[in-house]
Amino acid sequence: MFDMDKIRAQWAKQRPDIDTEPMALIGRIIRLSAHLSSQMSKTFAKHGLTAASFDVLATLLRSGPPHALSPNDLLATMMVTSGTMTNRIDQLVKDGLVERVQNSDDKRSILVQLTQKGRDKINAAVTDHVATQSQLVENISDEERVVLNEVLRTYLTDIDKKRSD
Amino acid sequence: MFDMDKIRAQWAKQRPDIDTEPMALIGRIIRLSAHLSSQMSKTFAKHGLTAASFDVLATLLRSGPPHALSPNDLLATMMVTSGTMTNRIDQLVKDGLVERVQNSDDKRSILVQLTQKGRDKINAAVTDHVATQSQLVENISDEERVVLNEVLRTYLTDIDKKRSD
DNA sequence: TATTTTTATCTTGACGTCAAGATAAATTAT
DNA sequence: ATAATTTATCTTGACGTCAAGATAAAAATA
Repeated sequence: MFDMDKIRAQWAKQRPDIDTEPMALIGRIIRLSAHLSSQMSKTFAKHGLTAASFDVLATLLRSGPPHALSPNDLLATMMVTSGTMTNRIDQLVKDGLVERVQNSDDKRSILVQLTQKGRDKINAAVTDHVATQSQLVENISDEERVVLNEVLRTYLTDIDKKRSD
Repeated sequence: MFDMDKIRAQWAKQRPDIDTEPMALIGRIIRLSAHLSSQMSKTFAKHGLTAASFDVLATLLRSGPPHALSPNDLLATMMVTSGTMTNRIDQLVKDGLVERVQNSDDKRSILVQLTQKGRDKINAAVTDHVATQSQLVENISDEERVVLNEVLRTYLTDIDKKRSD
């Protein structure tokens, strides 16, 4: 169980000098994020996917035909390292969902392209995924969503301005 | 770069059938969570700690004297598996920050107790950590914080009611 | 008391991630 | 043109996590 109010009460006793209000806000955001990720993973698993593999396939799908991007493009939009990207692609190739094709324009580079099997799978998974996401936010009122979205968008825009993660 | 509006525009073209409003909200929460975790990790690293080791030490500290809890207590409050907890404790023992002590009441069980070195380290780290957290939320107005906290608290309470993660 | 079930911890093997570095190709500067 | 630098991808080794299962002790049941 996650009880932020109890955690704050404990800190108040052991370290009365610290202000735990920021901790409460941040703790709840991280906890919520973990919950959402965990729930969404169940949908991915139904399709034999992980969050990692879903992300790659979905990025390729939404990039539009010919559903092919370089590893560098992919890791830039997903903010993972090149090693992580190589692993993800290896896994997807093994499963026959993408293939590495030559890029004749730049021989350093390759393109990762959805196979027909990969395209069918990600199309079906995305349909399920957005349904799951709808359920996950259905208890948040329209008003709350507007506020939440606005706060988050502003915050994230500020982050990007300051560069670096 | 993380640009949810661009992502939504791509989906609108490739999959006009799906409603990406929930995706935008959830995506931003997860992105924000990752950012906060990443920033806080920098503070932990200054003290030679990871988020994982900080969590264990902080839980022991805020539990109050004698700063000793069983692995089972620890993994319950942190929602990790027993294997993860064993690893975390092993690492902290190696660093001399906690020690495993016998529990004569129940020989199946042990207690994980802060050493003096561990207590000093986590007290210093917590001081730094709350300062970092303050900075991370300083751009959110008081009003926004109130709304945010209320939405999050309600949401998380609902989750707990429904049991399971 | 003896047996079964539950509880607490640790072990093992797999996975996803990262940082640092290797390799090869393209670009820039000399 | 040649050399130096940058760029793109992959490799390696370490870490943290989990699921499943092993072990040992305690609690419940017969």
